[in-house]
Amino acid sequence: MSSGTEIQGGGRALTPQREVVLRVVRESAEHLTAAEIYAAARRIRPSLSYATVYNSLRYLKEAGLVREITFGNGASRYDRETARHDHALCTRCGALLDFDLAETAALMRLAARRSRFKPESIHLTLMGVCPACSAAEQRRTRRKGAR
Amino acid sequence: MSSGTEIQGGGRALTPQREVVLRVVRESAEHLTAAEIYAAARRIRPSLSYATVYNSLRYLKEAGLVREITFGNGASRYDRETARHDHALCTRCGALLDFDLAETAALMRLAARRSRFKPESIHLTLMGVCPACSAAEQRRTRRKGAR
DNA sequence: GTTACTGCAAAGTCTTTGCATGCGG
DNA sequence: CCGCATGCAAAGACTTTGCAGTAAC
Repeated sequence: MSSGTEIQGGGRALTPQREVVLRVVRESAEHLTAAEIYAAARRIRPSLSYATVYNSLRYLKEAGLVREITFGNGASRYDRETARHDHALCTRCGALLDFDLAETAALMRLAARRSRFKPESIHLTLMGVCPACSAAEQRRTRRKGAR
Repeated sequence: MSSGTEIQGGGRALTPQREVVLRVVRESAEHLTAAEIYAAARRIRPSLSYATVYNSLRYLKEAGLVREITFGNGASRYDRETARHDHALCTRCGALLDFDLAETAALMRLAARRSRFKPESIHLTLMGVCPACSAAEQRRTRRKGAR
């Protein structure tokens, strides 16, 4: 092998457009939505179309270079981290945090046995209140409590 | 308390429409989509509108009488089982199975500590191949293998 | 020359919303 | 009467697709 970001198959692999999309996802610490990726990518390559962003994301996803995360019915977000990991989602502000529990991976076998499914992957999501929102709420409560 | 399915608040609680929607969700062993619920509910009450189905589902969800499940960017499905439980989703046919691992609940505390989120709920989903699809694939492979 | 990606616009899927109507308290 | 839910249609958010043009192999 050669570059580490090479894919085979009939296609043209990493076209300039796909590289821009990949770069945007990789250079962001956040988990961007397609719309955000589109905006950022257009700053680099103004001719880029929405369709190409979606096509590129689908391609990159299938090539294992990015990961798609979906919650609720909102927009998908895209994650540069493709290794298995868990997520915490703030029910107040929507903040999304990556973390990893070794125990989750262990649960996959248990879950497979219980469900009789042939396991492929396992996803754990904690819904809760992030530290920032938690602090903000305590401040509010304290103020209210003083009335 | 009285009937067990009573909610307070300004509103009119369980209107006939909401009861039909609830009944459809409760009487199905499957995890129906809004469209399926709409179709089934209309058979009982033909005047029901799509908007009312969605409004009712939102209401029932907030009242804790049904649970919404979302995967990917497809349609939400609705679950009569509101207690915490895990899901297995077939990547071939989309079949959705409920099961419950006590270990998942235990993971919530670990996840909360790691993420520093105030925990509210935890969701575990196993992606894999359901028994039916698994069997179908083995049949196909065996045939192919014999060529 | 064939294959496949791009870019545009249009269509598609799922969900929510504005508004007039009408029932229930 | 007033408030809220209903029902209709229209709009909204997000994603996919059809098609012509073009670049890669």
